[in-house]
Amino acid sequence: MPKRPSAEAEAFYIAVYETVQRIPPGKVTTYGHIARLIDAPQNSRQVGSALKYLHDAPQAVNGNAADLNDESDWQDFFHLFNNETVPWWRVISADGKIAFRARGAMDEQGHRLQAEGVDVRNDAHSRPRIIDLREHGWFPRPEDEESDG
DNA sequence: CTGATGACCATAT
DNA sequence: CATATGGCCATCA
Repeated sequence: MPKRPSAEAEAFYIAVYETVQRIPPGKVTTYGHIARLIDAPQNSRQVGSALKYLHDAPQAVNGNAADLNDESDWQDFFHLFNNETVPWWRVISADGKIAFRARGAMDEQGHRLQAEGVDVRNDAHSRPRIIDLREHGWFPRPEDEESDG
C-alpha cells in the first residue's frame, strides 16, 4: 500500500492523470509534454513518479477495500485513477523510447501499445510520432477553459 | 538536515 | 547512434 502523498503532491498527481487520460488510443506523447501542459515544465521527472505511483496502487481496491478503514477518500483516489483508467502506457521518453525499465514493465507497455497499433521497438528504426495535445484540441478540457473575453 | 535516487530532458562528444 | 554530463525537483533513507 503506497503512502499517501501530501495534498500538494496529490493535486499534481491528479493533474497528471487527468491530462494523460486525454491521450487518445493509438497516440503517444512524452513526460515533458505532460509536465508543460499542467504548467510544471520543470517537473517531467515527477510526471514519471506519478505514473509509477499507479503501478504501486492496490489493484483490488475496487473489490476489497478492507485495508482502507477510515480513509475513504484514499479509496476513491485509486478507484478513479489506476492502471486501467489512466493510459500510462501512452507516455514515453522524449527520444521515442520506453522509459519504464522495471522488470517486465517494458514488455507490458510495449504490448499495450502494440495492441493499439503503435510500434515501439525502443530503437531508432521506427520512432513513434509524438503528439501535442494542444495542437489537436485535446487540451485543455473545453469544460475547464476560462472565457474572460 | 544531508545525501542518494528516479518511468526525464537537452546538450555535448 | 550511444554514452556521458549537468540540471531539475519531489521523495526517501
